[in-house]
Amino acid sequence: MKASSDIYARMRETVLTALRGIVPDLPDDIAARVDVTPARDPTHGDMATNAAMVSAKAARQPPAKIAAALVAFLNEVPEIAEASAAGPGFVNLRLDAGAFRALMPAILRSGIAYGDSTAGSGVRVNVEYVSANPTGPMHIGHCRGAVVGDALANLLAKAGFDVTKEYYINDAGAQVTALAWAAYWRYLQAIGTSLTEAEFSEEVPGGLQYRGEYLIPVGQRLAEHYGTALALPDGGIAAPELWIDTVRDFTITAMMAEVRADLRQLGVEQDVFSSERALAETGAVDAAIDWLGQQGLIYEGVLEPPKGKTPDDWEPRPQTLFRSTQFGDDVDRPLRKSDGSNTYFANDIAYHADKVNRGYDILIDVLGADHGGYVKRMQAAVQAVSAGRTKFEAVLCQIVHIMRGGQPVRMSKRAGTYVTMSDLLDEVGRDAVRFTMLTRKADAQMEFDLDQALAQTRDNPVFYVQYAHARCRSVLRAAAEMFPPEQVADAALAELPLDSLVAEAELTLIRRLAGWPRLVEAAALAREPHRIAFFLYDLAADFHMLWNRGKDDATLRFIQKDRPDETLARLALVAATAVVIRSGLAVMGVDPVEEMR
RNA sequence: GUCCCCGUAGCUCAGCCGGAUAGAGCACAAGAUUCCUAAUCUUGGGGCCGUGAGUUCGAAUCUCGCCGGGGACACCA
Repeated sequence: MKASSDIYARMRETVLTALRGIVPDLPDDIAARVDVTPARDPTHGDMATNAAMVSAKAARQPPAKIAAALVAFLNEVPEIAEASAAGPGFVNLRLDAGAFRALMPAILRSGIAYGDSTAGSGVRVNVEYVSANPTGPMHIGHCRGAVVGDALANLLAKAGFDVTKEYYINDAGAQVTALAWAAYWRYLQAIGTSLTEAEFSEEVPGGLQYRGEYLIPVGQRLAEHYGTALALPDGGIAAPELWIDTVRDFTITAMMAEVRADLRQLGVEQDVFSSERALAETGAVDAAIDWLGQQGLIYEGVLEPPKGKTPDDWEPRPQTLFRSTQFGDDVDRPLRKSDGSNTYFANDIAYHADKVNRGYDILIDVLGADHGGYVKRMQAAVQAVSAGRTKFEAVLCQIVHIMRGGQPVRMSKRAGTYVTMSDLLDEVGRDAVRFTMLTRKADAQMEFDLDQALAQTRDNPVFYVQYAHARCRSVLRAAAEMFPPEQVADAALAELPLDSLVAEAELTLIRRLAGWPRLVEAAALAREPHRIAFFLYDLAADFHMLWNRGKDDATLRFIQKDRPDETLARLALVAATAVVIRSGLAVMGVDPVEEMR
C-alpha cells in the first residue's frame, strides 16, 4: 500500500505508534483525540501534536514526561529533522524539507485527483439541492443552494463518499394548481380573451398568483398546441376539470425545462430528478403513512395552538399526527389536512423513505434558512422510517442580498419580484457566481456585490485565485522557450530532484500544497465547502508572494536561464501549485483560466 | 412564548474535533516595476472575540443565563 499523500495523517500514525510504545494500554477514544496539526507559528516548526496532553490522564503521567518520551522516539524518525517539547506539553515537529518536497511528484502524478481521500470509505450519501418549485424562473436564493449543494456533493465525492446529486421536483399540491391557473390566464390572453386580469382573478380559487411575464410564452405555446379548445367559444373560462391537468402538466414541463437550462448555465448537473407527484400517484405516501401506523407512530389528535402567536383563524381540529416528539421534535406534526388530503410533510416523509430504501447511509438536504423549523421533524421522520439506520442532515443557506454600488438590487423585469439566477449569470458569469457564493459559510447571510465580483483586484477572490493560476501557466509557457515541451510536462517534472528548493517562500508554498488533503477531509466532514475558497485564496497569496520575491531578488525568479536544473525544480513547484488550484476549483465547479486578458 | 442561526479590527469576513502571542481583505499611512503580466507584493497602526458564569492543564471554540440581530413556529410548499 502506498503511503498516504496526506503528510499530516502520516505523521499522526507515526506519533500514535510512538505513543503506544509509551502508553501500552492507550484507550481508543484517547487515541482518536490525538491530532497532528500544522504549526500556527513557524518558529514552532512545521507541525505540532497534542498527544502528550490528551493521553496524560489515561497514562497517569504528567504531560511533560510523555512529551519527553515522544521527543526521544520521534527524533529517531528519518523524516523528522527535530522534535521538541514545548508549552504545556506540545510536541513540535520540524520535518526534513525533503519530506515536504517529496510530495510534489505525487501531486504532479495525481493531477486534480490530489487531495482525494478515502475518509468517506464509500459511505453512500444523497445530496438533495435546489429542489425549487417549478413555478417560475430560479432566483438568487436557489442559486446559492445550487452552488453550495453542488460544491458539497463534489467535496464529499473527493473525500471518498459515494455521492448522488438529487433534485426533488415539488410538482404536487396547491402551488402547481395556482401555477396552472396563472398559465391558463396567459393562454386566454394569447387567444384574445376579452376578460380583464381582475375579472379573471375573481374566478381563481385563492386569486391569481404568479403574475410575472415569464408565463406569457407558455400561454402562447398552449395556444399553438391546443388552439381555442381549452376555453369557452367566447374566450371565457372553461370548466377547470376540462383543462387543468393538461395545462398543469404542460406548464410544469415548460418550467422544468427552464430550471434545467438555468442549472446548465450554472454548470450544475444532477444525477436524479424525483417527482413529488409521481411518488404520490404510486401510493408511496399512503404506504409510508400505513407503515408508520404499524409502528404505532401515528394517532388522531388535536394540537395545542402555537404559543405566543396564534393564527387568527385557529381552531381546534382533530388531525392525523406523526409522533415526531418521540424523536426529539418539539410537537407532533400533522400528516393530513382537514379535507383528508396529505400534507407536504407526509409527501416528504414518503420521499425520504424512498431515498432510505434506495440504500443511502446519509441524506443531506440543502435548504433555505426559512426551512430551519423543518429540520427536526425531518430528522425524526428519517429516523423513524429507517429504524435509525440512516442519518439525516440539513445544510441551511441564508439569504443573499445582491448589491451594486452599495445599494441593494431587487427587481427583475421578467420575474416581477426577484433577481433571477439567469440575470445574475448573464451579468457576472458562472465562475464568479460560483466562487463568490462559496466565500461565506452557508448559514451566514451574505451580500453579493456585483461590482466586486467583476473587479480585477485582490479584494475579488475569484480574480485573485484565477490570476495565480494564470501566472503559473504563464511561467510554464515562458519556460517552453528554454526546454522542449515534453520536458516541462507534469509527468516529466515529477521525476526531477527538488533539493534546490530551499528558499523560505518556496517552502511556505510547498507546505500549503501539503495541507490540501487535510483540508479536503476537514471540509467534507464539516459539510463546509466554503473552506475550499478560503484555502485557494491563501494558496494564491503564497504564490503571489513568491512571485514578487523574484522581483526583489532576481535569483528567486522561477526561470533562471543559466541554471536549467534549478529552473526545472522551480517549474515543478509552479506546476504543482497549478494542479492544486485546479483541484480546488474543480470541487467548486469553477474553470481555471490559462491567461488573463 | 418555543425552536434554529448569527454576534471576532472602522467595514466585509476566516478561525479546522478546545491548544501556544486571535488572522486575511477593504479602508488608512509609507514603500517596491529596465524583469516570468505591478491586475501583484512589502511594511505599519488598529481587538474586552456581545456579556456574565461554568466545565479544565488550557475556551473565540464546549455548556447554561442574559443582551442585540435574523429566521421559523396547526390545516402552506
